[in-house]
Amino acid sequence: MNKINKTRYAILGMLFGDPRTGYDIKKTLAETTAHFWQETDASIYPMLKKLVAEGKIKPTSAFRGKQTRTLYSITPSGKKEFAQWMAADVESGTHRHELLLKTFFGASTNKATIIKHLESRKKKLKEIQKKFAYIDLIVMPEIPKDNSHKIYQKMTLRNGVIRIEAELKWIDESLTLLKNKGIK
Amino acid sequence: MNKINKTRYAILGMLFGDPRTGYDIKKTLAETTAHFWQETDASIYPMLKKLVAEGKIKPTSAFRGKQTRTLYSITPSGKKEFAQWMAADVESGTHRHELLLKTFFGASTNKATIIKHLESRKKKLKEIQKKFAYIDLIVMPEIPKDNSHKIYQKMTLRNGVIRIEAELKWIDESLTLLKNKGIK
DNA sequence: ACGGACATGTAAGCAGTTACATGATTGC
DNA sequence: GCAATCATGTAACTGCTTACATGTCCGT
Repeated sequence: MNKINKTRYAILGMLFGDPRTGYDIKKTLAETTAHFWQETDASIYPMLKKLVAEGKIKPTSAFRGKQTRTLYSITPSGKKEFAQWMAADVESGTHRHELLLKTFFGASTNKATIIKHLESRKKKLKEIQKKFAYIDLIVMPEIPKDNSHKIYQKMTLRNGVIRIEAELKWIDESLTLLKNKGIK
Repeated sequence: MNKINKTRYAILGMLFGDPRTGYDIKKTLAETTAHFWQETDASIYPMLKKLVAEGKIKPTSAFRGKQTRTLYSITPSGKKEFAQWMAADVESGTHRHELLLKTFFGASTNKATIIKHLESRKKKLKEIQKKFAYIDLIVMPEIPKDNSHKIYQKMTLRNGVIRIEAELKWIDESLTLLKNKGIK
């Protein structure tokens, strides 16, 4: 089984609705999928070129303000490939969680180090949680039944909220355990 | 900031206590850290060579059954590097969650597809949950205060248990929402 | 005898990152 | 005038994976 570049699907998915510039894609991804999917400049621009060469997307020059920008739109061939990927089984992929690896090796250091890492992560999570809570409760408080993209977007946001809750729960449980005097 | 290979730390961590063969490392990692850290043969064996060349670990021939195996043990230099990594701040790293990306683009397909992916994931999670529950409740039921490695190992296991709970919660919430007749 | 675990590697290649580059426009 | 944002890329490198290879030991 060949491992294939998934950046292409992130791009095709972003272009499925409306044409956008590379910059638009990058920015929208950063604003909406950052907690579960990231792309860098260096992955987006070359992939755009590649997708054009493959006939999956089509560049069009258009005015944006005073300058001419390259807007990309998806072709029927691109739509087809995207649809196939959407229907295909989700590949599992590897994931590496450095905090957990350090925790796992906790006995090889002093427990203060692990506590430090856990508390640092807790602080960071609390910040993200605040941001998410704001979007969840203020920006997208109710489920807009008429806008299906918003439904799905909110769904992925809820995933972030729930995952953070869970990680905080684990951190608190772990901190309680570690701060127990009996444990060295 | 240079991105560095973390496989080295997984190996150094595994060797911190006792000497092991490459195979031991691979197997132990697969049995204990699989849910948050994976290594393949092709990452372990070359890294062992590299670490030997760097003087971080030392190979020793030893008998294991009838055959001579190469046991690796960590050197003071290796211990030092490992300790530095343990103390250093956890790097965030990227993570990509394909199921969430497909969910995010759900409006570009029919909702049956997303439901299929969610239910497939649910089934898989239920299986892992069963395995984890068994280890959590039967194999490692109580926290052994005298064995600090076990404490940390159980901690990472608990992380798996909690994360799965959370993901199942999200899936159920999402399925309920999608199966609501009002949504297309 | 045979299957499963033990045991150890190499080669090829794509993916994806960091660092490096550059320049215009808009709002304060 | 300056900073932030918009906008678009390349080069070099590393990481990591898949596929390929090979052989032994042990229990049944």
